[in-house]
Amino acid sequence: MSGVHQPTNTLVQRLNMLADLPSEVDQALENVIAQVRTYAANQDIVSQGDQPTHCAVILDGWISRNKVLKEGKRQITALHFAGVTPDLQSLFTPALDHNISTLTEASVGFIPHAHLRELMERFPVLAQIFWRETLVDAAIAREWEVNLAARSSVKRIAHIFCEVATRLEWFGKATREGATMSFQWPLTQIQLSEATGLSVVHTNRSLMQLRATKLMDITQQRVTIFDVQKLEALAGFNPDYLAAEEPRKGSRQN
Amino acid sequence: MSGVHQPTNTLVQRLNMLADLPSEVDQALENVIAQVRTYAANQDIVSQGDQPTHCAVILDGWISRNKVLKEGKRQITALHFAGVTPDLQSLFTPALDHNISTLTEASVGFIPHAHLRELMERFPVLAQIFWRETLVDAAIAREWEVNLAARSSVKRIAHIFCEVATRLEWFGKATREGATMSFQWPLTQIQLSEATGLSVVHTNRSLMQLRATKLMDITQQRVTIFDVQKLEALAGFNPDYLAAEEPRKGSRQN
DNA sequence: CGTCATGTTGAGCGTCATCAACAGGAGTGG
DNA sequence: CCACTCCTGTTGATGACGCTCAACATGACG
Repeated sequence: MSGVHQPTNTLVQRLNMLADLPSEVDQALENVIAQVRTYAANQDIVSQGDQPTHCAVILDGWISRNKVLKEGKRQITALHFAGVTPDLQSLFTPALDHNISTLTEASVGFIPHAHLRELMERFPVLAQIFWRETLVDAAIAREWEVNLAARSSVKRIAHIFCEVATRLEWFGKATREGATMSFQWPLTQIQLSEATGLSVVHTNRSLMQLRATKLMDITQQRVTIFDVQKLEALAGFNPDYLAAEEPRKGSRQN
Repeated sequence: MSGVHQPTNTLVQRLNMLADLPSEVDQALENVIAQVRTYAANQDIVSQGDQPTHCAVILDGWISRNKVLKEGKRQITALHFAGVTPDLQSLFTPALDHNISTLTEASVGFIPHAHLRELMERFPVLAQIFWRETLVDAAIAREWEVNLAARSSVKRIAHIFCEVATRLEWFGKATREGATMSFQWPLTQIQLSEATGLSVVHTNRSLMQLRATKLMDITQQRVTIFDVQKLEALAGFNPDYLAAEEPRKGSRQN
């Protein structure tokens, strides 16, 4: 395979984490990304109502899926990281029902629908993996429903940290040492409040309560969880719902 | 085609609402349902942790997708009606992360995974439609996230009625006359509270507030919306997110 | 006639939202 | 370099919304 910094690589790596792609598929994917664009934080990549002709692939940065209510309130419904294709549904539906936006500076690739369709027809296994991608999304969305509806503010926030820690570790972007985990956390409290459905002020206070438990802390855009097990217990976190995203043993990672 | 009361028919009808299936696919589906089972209300069809060997097809009744927290609280994350295959993900993931349960008495068919896989291999268009089914689910889940996180109790409840009214009308199970819509509503307030993430008592009070607006009423297990537009405005309901489920023009319906 | 499930109502309290103010750091222009 | 602005995080005060506990009403069913 060619250099690590080629955009396609991020995609191929991610797909190979989910399933073992035949090398001919890897090769066929070499040039799918027709265009790469970079964004500042808080920019829309695709917006509610758009009728995209390309699918986006996240190459770098944190991305949110979100909806904006009439009153202007924004609700983040999912977080996405590098390697993910968040708008596969645009292949099937006429207009998008939500926004996909950057949370941080980000780099995004674009695959023409026609090209993707053709590839999936040629390699049904590819269609299956992309299907599975959407199932991962759906499983996470369901857990978020529970999180938003049924957990107190502190647990709700803790749960997001547990989920992100788990997923980032799979991407090779969180470190674990004994009971401690640690990872970059570029979100502002405003963004976090949009994800938790809490007011900014209350998010701030809950976050401080969470810090007071000594189970975790945020400093300098970095989350440190001091006792993963205890935090997971506090949050009521059960990683089963992420199973479809868990990398296969022996899959290539960073 | 054979009699309306054959189980497969419910499935085929539903799939044909989403896309135009070649008749050979219709025929291939004739005998996919290996088994039909009936359930009382509030029974689990498949449970958290199960490793199903069949996919369920709802033939009749109201079904919920739900998760139960450690503390025993149940959160309903989706409602499903006849024709739908709610656990396609079991084709890909080892163990289920949530329950699929009956809300009312229900009749459910089961398709062996192996058979379904073989059919999808033979007819890629079938795989595509099922993929699209999961995308519909995901779109609805996202809107529920917003509903649960960002709307007040009255709006939250109103929004569910608006969604159900729209979807049931597509299934031919809601009637519309001028500004008025009406449909069967078999859920108890307890079940509704599990879907809205509110306490039973507060669900009751919000429901009465909603009735006080004169925009809708529930009597005898039947919802009547007196002014659909106004209720939709109150709820902040925008049906765009349901687009992927909207029947094609000229699709066969009841 | 009693039991059980569901719906309704009251009272009191806790969680979370809102409004407001201020502190600190980053960036900008004078 | 300082003054200014903007963004983010923090804290206080107050009130609204929703929860909990409790009681009672109603209808279905035995």
